[in-house]
This record gives sequence, C-alpha cells and structure tokens, in this order.
Amino acid sequence: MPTINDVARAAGVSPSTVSYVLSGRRPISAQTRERVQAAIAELGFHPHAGARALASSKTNVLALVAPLRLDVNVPVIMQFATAVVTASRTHNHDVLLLTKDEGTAGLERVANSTMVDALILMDVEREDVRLPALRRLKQPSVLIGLPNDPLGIACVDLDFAAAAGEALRHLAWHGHRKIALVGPSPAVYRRGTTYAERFLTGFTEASESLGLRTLAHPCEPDVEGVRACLDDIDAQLPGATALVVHNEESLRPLLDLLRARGKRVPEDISIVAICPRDVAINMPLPLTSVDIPAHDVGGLAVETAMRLLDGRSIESVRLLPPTLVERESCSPPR
Amino acid sequence: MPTINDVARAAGVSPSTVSYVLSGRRPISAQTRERVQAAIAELGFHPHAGARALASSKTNVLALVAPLRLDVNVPVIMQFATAVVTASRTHNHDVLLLTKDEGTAGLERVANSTMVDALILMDVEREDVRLPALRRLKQPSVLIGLPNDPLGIACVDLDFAAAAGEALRHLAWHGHRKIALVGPSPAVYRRGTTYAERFLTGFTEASESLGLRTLAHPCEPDVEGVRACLDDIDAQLPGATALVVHNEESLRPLLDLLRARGKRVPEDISIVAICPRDVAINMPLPLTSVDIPAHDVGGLAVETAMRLLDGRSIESVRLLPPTLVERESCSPPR
DNA sequence: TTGAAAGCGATACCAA
DNA sequence: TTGGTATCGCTTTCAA
Repeated sequence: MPTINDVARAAGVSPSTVSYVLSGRRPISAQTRERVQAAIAELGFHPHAGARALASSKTNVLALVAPLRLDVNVPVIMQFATAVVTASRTHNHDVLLLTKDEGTAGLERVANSTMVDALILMDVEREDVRLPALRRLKQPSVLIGLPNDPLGIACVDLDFAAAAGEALRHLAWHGHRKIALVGPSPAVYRRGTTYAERFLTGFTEASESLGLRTLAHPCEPDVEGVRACLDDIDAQLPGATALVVHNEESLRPLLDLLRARGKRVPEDISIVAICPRDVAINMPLPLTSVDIPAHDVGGLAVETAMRLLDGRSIESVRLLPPTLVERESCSPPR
Repeated sequence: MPTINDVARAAGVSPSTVSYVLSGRRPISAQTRERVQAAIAELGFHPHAGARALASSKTNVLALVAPLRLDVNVPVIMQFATAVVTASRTHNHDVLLLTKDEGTAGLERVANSTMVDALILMDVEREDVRLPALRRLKQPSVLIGLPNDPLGIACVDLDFAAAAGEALRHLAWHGHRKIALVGPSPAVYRRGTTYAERFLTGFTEASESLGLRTLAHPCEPDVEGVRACLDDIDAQLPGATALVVHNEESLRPLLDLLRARGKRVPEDISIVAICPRDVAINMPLPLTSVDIPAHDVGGLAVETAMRLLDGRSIESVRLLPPTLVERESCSPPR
C-alpha cells in the first residue's frame, strides 16, 4: 500500500502538500493539484484511517446503538439504521454498530478508545441508565427518543403527542365522537420507552379538547390479544365508530378479526394507524395513517450529530411534526 | 485522556511494559503487572484505537455489508446482523455497518483505508459483481450465501438443498405422496441470491429419490399471490396433501386462506415451513419447520473470519446441516 | 503557494 | 523479566 510519502515523491511535492490537496484546507495551484491527483490515482493511494485518526483526532465514524432484540419492532429499527448509515455516508462518515445489550460499557469502550466521533442511540428509555455515562464522554451523543431528563443531550423523535392529536382531529372531522385507542402492549409501557406514553398523553388531551368520548386500551399483538382488546372496547365504549391503532403488529390480526365479525372498514368502523408508510400501504386495505418517518428521524439524528461535531448550534430536543395521509380506512360514521 | 506514557510514568515502568501487560504477549512479573494495572485503573487509561491500528496493522473491526432495503426479509437480516455483532464482540472485534447499495466502492473504501480487518457480506448473488473486487483486497472476506464461483472466498450458509430434503423426507415419512412447494416470489429467483435455487434443486432431487409427485410454484407474498399460487397447485397437482413453504411472508396469508377455504391444518393438509424458529412458533398454529439458523450462520461467518485472520485453516465452503423441528402442522394424510 | 518537521499514541524489535 | 526507541502514516504548525 502506497503512503502519502510515496505520492509526494511521485508528484515531486512534499507530503504536506498532498495532505492539503486531499483536505482542501489550503489553496493549491491548479498545476500542483493535478500532479498530485494524478499520482494518487496512479499509485492507488488511500489514506490510512488509523493514521488519520491519530493525527487529526477525528475518526469519521459514528456509533449507532441499536436494540438487536426481536421483541421490538424490527422493520422500524431497520429503517432507522438504514437512514443513519445513508445519512452518515453523505457526511463522509461510517457507522459502527453496537448492540444495546452491551450497555454502558459498550458506549464507554468505543468512546474512550476514540473509535468514534459521536454516538447515536435508539430505543432510549424513560430513565435510561446510560445517560449519566453519556454525559461523561468527550464525544457528543444524539438520542432517538426522549427520556425524562435529556439535560445536556440532544434528542430527536417524531412528536408522538401531536401524532395522536392528528389522528383524533381527522376522525373528529369525519364526524366520529366515540373513538378507541388500540395501544401498544403493556410490555411496551412497562419497558419505559416514552413514545407510548407521549402518544397516550396527546391522545387524552386531544380527546378532551375535541370533546370526544374515548377509551385507551393496550393490546397484545397476537390474535387473542386483539380479540380481548376489541371485546373490552365493545364493553367499555359501546358504539365506538373509530379506532386509532398505535400498534403495528396488531394491525393485521385486527383487520382479520373485524372482517370475521362482519365489520367493514371503513363503512362500519374507521381506522387511523400510526405506522410506517409502507406498512399502511401494504395492508389488505390501504390505511389512513400517521407516518412514523424513520428515515427522516434517522437523518435528523445524523444531521444533529454533525452540527454538534462542528460546533454549530442545535435545538436540544427536536420533535418532528407528524403527517397524516388519507387512504381508504376512514369515512363518516353511519 | 491519559496515554500509555502517562501510565508508564505512574507505574514506574517503560511504555513497552505497559503495552505488554495489555497484550499479554510477553511474560510480566506479577508485581509489575499489578502496579501497571493499578495505574491504568487510576488514570482511566484506554488505548487509542487509531494509534493501535497504525502501530499494529490491526483494527479489530469487521465490516458487515447488509442489504438495507425493505424488499428482503428484514427480520432475518436483522438476526444475521445481531449474530455477527455479538460473535464479533466475543472475539474482541467491533462491526462497521455498510449498506449493500454502496456496492464495490464501499468495500474498497473501508478495506483500502484500513478501517477493517475482514469483511462479511450478506445477500450475495449468483454472479455477484463484488467478488472480483473482494479478491483484490488485502483483507479476507466471508460470504453469507453461495455464489456460482466462490473461488478464493470463504462462504457459509444453511444447506438449503438438504433443508428441502429434510422437509420432503419428513412428509414422506408421514405418508404424503403428493406435495407442493410454495416457493419465494419470482423476484427472488430473478435477483439471483442462490438459496432459492439451491432449495429448489434439493426439492427436485429429493422428490425423485423418494418417488414423490411434486410441484414447485413461486409465490408472491400477499393475499392475491397466495390465492393464485394455491389455485395453480390445485389445478396442476390436484389432491396434494402437503405443502412445503419456503416463503416466510406468505405463511400468514396462506394459513388464513386455507382456513377460509375450510381446509384444516394438519388434518386436511400438512405444512412444513422453512423459516426462523420464532416465526414458526408465533403462527396461529405452531408450524413444523426447518429452521433458518441465522444466529449460527452469523456466528460461523465471524468464526471463519477470525480463523482467516490468524492463519488457521478453514473450509472454503461451509454449509450448515438443517434441523427439522416437529410442531403441530404435520400429520398423515387422510 | 509550498516545504520541513514535530507530533499523534500505540507496538514490537533489539538489547540488556 | 524489563527498557529504549524506531516505526506506523498522516495532520498541522511554523517558516519561507
């Protein structure tokens, strides 16, 4: 492998000149630049990442901490990861993938050994034990999610409270007054990722301000769970004409069950789902939905990290406004 | 951040001694070791990854190239990734995540700039254009999958041909003679990942050697696709008493449809699925299945990379034997 | 506009 | 069993 010195020699310049051609941090005459670039191309020179990191104190690598369990919503996780990797590349950074189960130790390891310039964490919990450690690192971090006390750490996420508002407003506009929320499983609430409660809070508040009769019910994402959930809703909010479904995995069994019970969507019951676009589209009936914009959120996380790295200003908490897209699962109640 | 020199000074030894305490590549007296370790702990010393890489020509990082599209089987991809990261950590390596869409350029970038010691690639195609580039790299690579000409590159995967054999043998043992294969979508065959054809080949061969009447049919993984597939099977192999389903996403719609048509599983029709364990288990009816052992395959890929890195011998192609687990979807035909 | 040279922080060879 | 030190390949300051 040729080094910068080989290139310098071949081009008849000094190593520093080669470095400056590469980095553009100094004006170089067109002539010299061309000679250097020719030499680089000819020799097939590629700067050594480790040497660079050592000399410049920059790795051009971001750490991405993902929950690699299967009990969370895998496709959404994957979308975040894709977005983070893609966005990182546009900023000339690579991504080191860590699993959440390495916990605090993993973060400290990669940060303290200077493997990464910044960290991005997914699946952040209410009282996330990793936050104190993050605050101690010399690298900045960005959370995808919103813990109770984000002090000193940048956070980005969808505005789930507003998402609930959007969903209810849309249904209310159609004339629905009795609306039930099919929420995530109790396990999700217990686990302490705050998006579930933020959604619930938004749901409750919007319900009041819109003067609706509503019921919120958690739901296990299998056939039995959905059945139980629907039964409870029938019992506790009889005559409900619409559902807000904040539980991606429940959608299919839910639709199946409604069909089995002879309830047509949207004629007999309207549905607004909170889920990624492609999920909403690929249901038997295209669902009106509030998008979970994993791609945008991931991109924003990277953008935020970049700003942090070059000292630009950031908003410490950035919640993306939700977008509701009408499809075919909502109509006025009969 | 303290350096190795700080530690050396604090412990009253030379930097090289600290290095040897860290690496264990030289005998150190218990006394010295303790002094050094105390100094390390006290100062909170962490070796600088870049400096290490520069001096040792080892990064302790593996590249993992994943297809981060959503048109492939996302949960399985995720399982591979999890397995690779986890296994890497047990070998004291980290994982740099690349997307397949960066193509050959991405591989060359991270390899030539010495960001990684080895590469692991998923979603390898029959005539994968990346292979020639891989052969030119100074780092070794391991493929998850099996291209046409793997010459010089290590490959690991499930033995899909044997998996088909297992499935058919199990059904034949139950007494089935007319068996249809619900295969992946035509797009999968077209795309050129070879697992589909390897399975098909195994299916055909086992069918002959067992003297069965079989039909293989691709299947789009939505309701309409499954309906069309079942109709074709009814027409072309009337009286089939069992299905082998090598199409994870089709499983649910398939089961739904069979139920809708009044066909009970396994009383009226037996099913063997080829899919990850958890998918088979979480169906309405626990399915007898041949496991896709993503975790093992991922672990084996890392293991192979490690052997390659320290010059131990490897088998250039390693296909894991399939395991069939009996659950509740098979019985003798009526 | 360019060059010279001092680091960056480890490893590992050569000595003792 | 330990120490001294050249070396890895680049960046960046200081000088010209």
